[in-house]
Amino acid sequence: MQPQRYSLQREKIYAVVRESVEHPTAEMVFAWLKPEIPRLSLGTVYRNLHRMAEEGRLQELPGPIVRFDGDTTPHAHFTCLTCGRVSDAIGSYDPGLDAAACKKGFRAIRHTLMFYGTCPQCAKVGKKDDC
Amino acid sequence: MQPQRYSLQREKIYAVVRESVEHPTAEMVFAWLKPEIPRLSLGTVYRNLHRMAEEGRLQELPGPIVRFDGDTTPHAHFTCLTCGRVSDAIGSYDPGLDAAACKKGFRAIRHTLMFYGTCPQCAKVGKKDDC
DNA sequence: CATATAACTAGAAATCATTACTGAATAGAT
DNA sequence: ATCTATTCAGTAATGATTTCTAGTTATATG
Repeated sequence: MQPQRYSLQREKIYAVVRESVEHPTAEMVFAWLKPEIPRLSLGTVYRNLHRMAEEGRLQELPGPIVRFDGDTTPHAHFTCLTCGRVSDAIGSYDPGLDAAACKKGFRAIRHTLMFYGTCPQCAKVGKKDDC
Repeated sequence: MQPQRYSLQREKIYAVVRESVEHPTAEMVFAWLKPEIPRLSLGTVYRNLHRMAEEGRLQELPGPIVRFDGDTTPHAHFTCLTCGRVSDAIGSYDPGLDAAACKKGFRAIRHTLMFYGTCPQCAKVGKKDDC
């Protein structure tokens, strides 16, 4: 890993992801910080998010659009098929699963568990597709 | 769902995914079928794969590049971090998890479980990054 | 403090997977 | 055989992400 220098952008990006509960995308982080740092560039957001994920400072959630989680402890996630929001899933994550998946020469070191369904907000509004 | 007409392309695409164990991407399916159907178009592959996934005839594996699985029974998958191959993961899939994740208003209807690590082929070659 | 230098940035262009569009081809009904 | 809606090939458009380049800036050192 490269030597590291302080960067205001990086720390602001980290803070935003860390404090958010929304598992934001790079675009979301950019939109939130742009007013505060008007010269901020989207490329900078992508670069730093990805870098902090590599360093283990953030968690990267795979998907068609990558999302980031400031909580790096392994846990399950929930994607609402109606509104697209990503939340933490309660319980349901078994850290022992990696060991269980090590069979026939496979060596699992981590896993992602993503549930799909309806979030509380969307369940309330019933058939409506807004939230 | 729309009325359905027979299409040679669709059936060939289905057969290729069904018979393959590689959880192919759209590009892979296209490359395999192109010699056999020279006029085949990549858009056709995407359209039919996605359509069959909606119909429940194929399973779509989320990720930065979408992969397809001819086995529609719920099961876990394994991504090799070295070679990128996607395989079926043995055991480790608990269908009861969806019910367990239904808490605080969340309604889970399905989930994906993806392990990451080293596949048997890559484990053998040790440090080499080819397979 | 001054300055050197490697790390960092903004902005824009390039890339890659995927989707949308358009006119031609074709399955299947009459 | 003819008609018509579905499907197709080919191409252009899109959207997320990466890369590139020249300019900034943190920080080590004199």
